Amino acid sequence: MSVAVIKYDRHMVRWQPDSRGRLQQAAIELFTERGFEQTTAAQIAERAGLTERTFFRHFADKREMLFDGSPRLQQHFVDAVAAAPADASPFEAVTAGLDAVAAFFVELDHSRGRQAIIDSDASLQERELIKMSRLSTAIAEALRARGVTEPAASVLGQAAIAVFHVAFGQWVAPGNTRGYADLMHESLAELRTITST
Amino acid sequence: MSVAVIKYDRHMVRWQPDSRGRLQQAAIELFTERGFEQTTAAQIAERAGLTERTFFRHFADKREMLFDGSPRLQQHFVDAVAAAPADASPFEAVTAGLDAVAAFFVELDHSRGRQAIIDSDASLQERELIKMSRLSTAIAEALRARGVTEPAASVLGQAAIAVFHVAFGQWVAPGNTRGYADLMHESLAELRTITST
DNA sequence: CGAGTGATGTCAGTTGCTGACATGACTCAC
DNA sequence: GTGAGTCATGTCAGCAACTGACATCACTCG
Repeated sequence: MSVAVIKYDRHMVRWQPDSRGRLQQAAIELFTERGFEQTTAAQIAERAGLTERTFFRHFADKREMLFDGSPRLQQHFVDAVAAAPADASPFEAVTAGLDAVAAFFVELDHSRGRQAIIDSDASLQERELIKMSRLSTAIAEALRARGVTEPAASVLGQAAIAVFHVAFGQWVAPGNTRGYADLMHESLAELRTITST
Repeated sequence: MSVAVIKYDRHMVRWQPDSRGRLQQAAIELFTERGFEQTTAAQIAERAGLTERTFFRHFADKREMLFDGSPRLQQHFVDAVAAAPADASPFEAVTAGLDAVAAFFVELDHSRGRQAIIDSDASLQERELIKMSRLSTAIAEALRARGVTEPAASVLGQAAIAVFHVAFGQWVAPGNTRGYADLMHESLAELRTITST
């Protein structure tokens, strides 16, 4: 009786590739199936063929899985603010940032699924808010680098994410057919109008 | 040898009064002494002469202790927005709210101590942000009640808390000598100026 | 070929938080 | 007054989110 031998495609690989991606995939599935609170880190790890301990080596905490794109988005925004023409006003620079970020919002279904999960759990909303807050801080810093002084830089940074947040919320709302850029410019115009009276 | 008798003032009381207040007091002390993360719910309860379980009956979680005043602040703000003259612009109504809230910010030392604790811990900052977010939602609702439409109401609500947050941060900053109302009006003016270019 | 290296596993422990049940002074209707 | 609640608290058991310490072992590189 011979010993059973498991054959792999061509090479025996120690670990399946992309643990991080597998964990995220498993998490999205489980969060959608049974809810964020109701799924355990161990369950996610198990579905990804890993251990709970490994889960926490890839993600600082359970919430953090859903905010992977955050640093890239922030970088994009800040770069656009910095890249605005030297003679552009602070408001125009920030508008450029808000426009640049439109590239991230095309796959509506994916964004909707993610947002539905976040909207279902208060602790995820907290996490989302702190990401927004960091973004606003980064924008303010980019503005200061353009010579904008305080408190204008901070206020404008926060106003920018307010516009972003409102527009994103509308974009993702059920039944919406308009694009992010469209909605964003509308909110921006509203801000401009309403603060001048 | 007689049995020791503990004498109370006049009446034997089953429980010391104001458990909630005692817990808050103990918490502030401990957070300041050893840091938020480093103090345990059980330690707070013990200093207050209570049990950990009782702690969690008074506060939904450890973070929540520091945000007791939040509902009152929000109510004050919203009431002021609602009470603004019918012919006041949305911007003026929100300004009234920002002014009304000045009454909460007089004891600088207390606010500074509290803010130092919050600034030392990311999860507390998350909690602070969600309180701000709820406030902005409430403001937007008050504006809608005045006939302001979306997305203007939401954007203005968030812009208002941006101004509030920046001004509060400056007020509490070390070395500051100016009053909240003063700083807040400055930020408000900056917002107005900068969004009009 | 031998010494790392790095992603993973194993295990034990702490802390935040929850549900179920017990206790006993206080209150109020009768 | 007394008996039936009520209400703030205590006790206990347990789960899930993390964390630190140490082991493993394919792979890499000199």
